[in-house]
Amino acid sequence: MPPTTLDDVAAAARVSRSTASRVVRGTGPVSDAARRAVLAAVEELGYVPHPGARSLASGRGERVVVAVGSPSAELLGDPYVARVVAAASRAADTQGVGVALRWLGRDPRDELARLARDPGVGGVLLVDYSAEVLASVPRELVARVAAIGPADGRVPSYDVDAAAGITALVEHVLADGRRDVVMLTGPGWLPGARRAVEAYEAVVRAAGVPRRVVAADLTSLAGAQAAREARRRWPGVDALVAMSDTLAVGAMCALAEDGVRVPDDVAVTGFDDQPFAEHSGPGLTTATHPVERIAAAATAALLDRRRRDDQRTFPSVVVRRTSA
Amino acid sequence: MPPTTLDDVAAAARVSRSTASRVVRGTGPVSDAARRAVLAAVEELGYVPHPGARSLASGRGERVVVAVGSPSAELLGDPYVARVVAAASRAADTQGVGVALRWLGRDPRDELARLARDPGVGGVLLVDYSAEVLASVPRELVARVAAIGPADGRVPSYDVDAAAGITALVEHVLADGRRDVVMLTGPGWLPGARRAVEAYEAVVRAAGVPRRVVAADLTSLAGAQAAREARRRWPGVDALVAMSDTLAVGAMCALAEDGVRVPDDVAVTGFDDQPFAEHSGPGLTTATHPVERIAAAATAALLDRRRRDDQRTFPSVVVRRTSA
DNA sequence: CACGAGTGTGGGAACGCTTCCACCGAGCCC
DNA sequence: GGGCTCGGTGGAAGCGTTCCCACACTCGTG
Repeated sequence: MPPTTLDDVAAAARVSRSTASRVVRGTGPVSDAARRAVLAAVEELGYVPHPGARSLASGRGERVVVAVGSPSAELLGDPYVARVVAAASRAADTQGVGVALRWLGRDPRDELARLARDPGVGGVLLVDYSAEVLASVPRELVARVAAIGPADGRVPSYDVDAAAGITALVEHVLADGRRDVVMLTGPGWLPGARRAVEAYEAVVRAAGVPRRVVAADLTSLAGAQAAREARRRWPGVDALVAMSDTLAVGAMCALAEDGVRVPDDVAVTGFDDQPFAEHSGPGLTTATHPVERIAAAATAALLDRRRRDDQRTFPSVVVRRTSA
Repeated sequence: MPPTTLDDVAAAARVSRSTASRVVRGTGPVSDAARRAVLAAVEELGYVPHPGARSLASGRGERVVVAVGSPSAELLGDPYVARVVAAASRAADTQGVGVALRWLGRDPRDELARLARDPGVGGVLLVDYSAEVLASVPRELVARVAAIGPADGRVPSYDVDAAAGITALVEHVLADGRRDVVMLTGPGWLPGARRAVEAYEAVVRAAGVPRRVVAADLTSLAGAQAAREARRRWPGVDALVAMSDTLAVGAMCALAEDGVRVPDDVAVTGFDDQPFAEHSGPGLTTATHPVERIAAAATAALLDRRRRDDQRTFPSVVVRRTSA
């Protein structure tokens, strides 16, 4: 059985192809009755627009670009980014659309402008970006962009409720009797890093324990170094709250090297609930980050401009293992 | 200036569109003169076929699927896979083609059959597969598949010369005076793992030192466990040759935890020359793995069926740092 | 020297969609 | 009430390919 075309839909809804097209794209004036009829037909026939035909007729493309906005290309290989790519790819697949993975490079403004001009780009998923990157999204591109992470209101944002996760984690170690809690955060350019710190600060302030923060790149190596720095600066530290599992695993490795027991001497928590968190030396206590759901929602919104919410937050829950 | 179309090419080459199409696709009978003229015109005008039009007319799609064939989905987040995706994406980009990332799942035969049927896939890049996966590529799909790694002759293979790299690495540690060299290899299902062991075996046999092999999954955690197992079984071990940087980094972490000095007590080498190898505690001595070039070549061959070599091997050279 | 069997070539109809244009009625103003 | 505009609609022309078919040729063959 050949796949359903727009003509099939139009026929089923008893309207012209033009009207059906207008409804599907969500543009132009259409009466309510017609819209309902077409939508019903789409649903019933399981119509999916042919991306090739679409791009041919419109001159525009459909590809979803996962754009990594970090200053270095290293994060291209990050498991977090890989999860985003995999989820975006799966979501795009249902529409017959492909994905591209791109690093915005040293000059994000330039690359974004190029993306805006490229007619082959149907949507851009922004990952690991700085506030500057966010601000330099060209106006023409805003309608085709979704940020995976916190945004500024101009660009639609799909994000985990990291504040809730971090808060719960910090409260968890405090409840455990820890009093010298160091936050291992990400690099300064990452909005998510600042936000994690804020959540942390609110909790420690309320609890009346000191505020201690170390920033590090989002690699396990940097996590190891950060853990050492933390212990050097505050020898009494009894808990490490990291903003990512990668950081936390690196920290645990360094602690082990230095003969510090986890969680007996120092509790460690991560964030993201990556697959490897479960299998790390002492199972890593962390908070979930439904990357797949987030990326899938963002991709779906990008591909179907009819319904795009400008902001969505996804819950994060604590996963308790043995490291804290 | 509007992009060049096949008609432009045909006009420039003074042939019909049909003939130009035949040349570009590399099918059907065409005279040498016509072929040369068309190819010249393509070159001069910088013609790139419109993927949308192509997929519309042919009913087939163009997407390149990066298919991960590992028994667990974990390797989807592997930096190695990420590099493949990034390179494939870049290569596909030049043709206006998108990429999809897919795990073949618990039942690869099934998923491969689905890919073969899916008219939307233009090519499949196989990564991290077992011999069984390779064998279960349906005949119809073989023409659209390229394996990144060793293959069986049925499926075209684009691979690093791992034997040369491993050999050079083992010889390097032997030249350094090490006599108790343990190979940390990958899981048994991975053809590359067997091949690495064979290269290792040839060298140790020739050198008259004992053969010692530990297999592990390709994660840093598994690397750590493997290193511990190696030291338990052979307390005199003075060198660890790992088949991947990830494994090696994990091993170094475990050694440090256990108070073993690298490279003084035990030399460690990796394979892949991942970005993080340079920055690991003691800089990791490793061998290059030009993943980007390999993936790019494979993708290009997939997208342009005119010139597809059935087998290509890329050189690997030792990068000497401090760990060995 | 007519005959099929190749080879090389061009014409033209799809492919499924977007988009421009023309149309029709209903409401509004002067 | 004749002109508007304006929401709503359908018709039809492409978009750049592929692919099928028909048409020339040029051979070897009977």
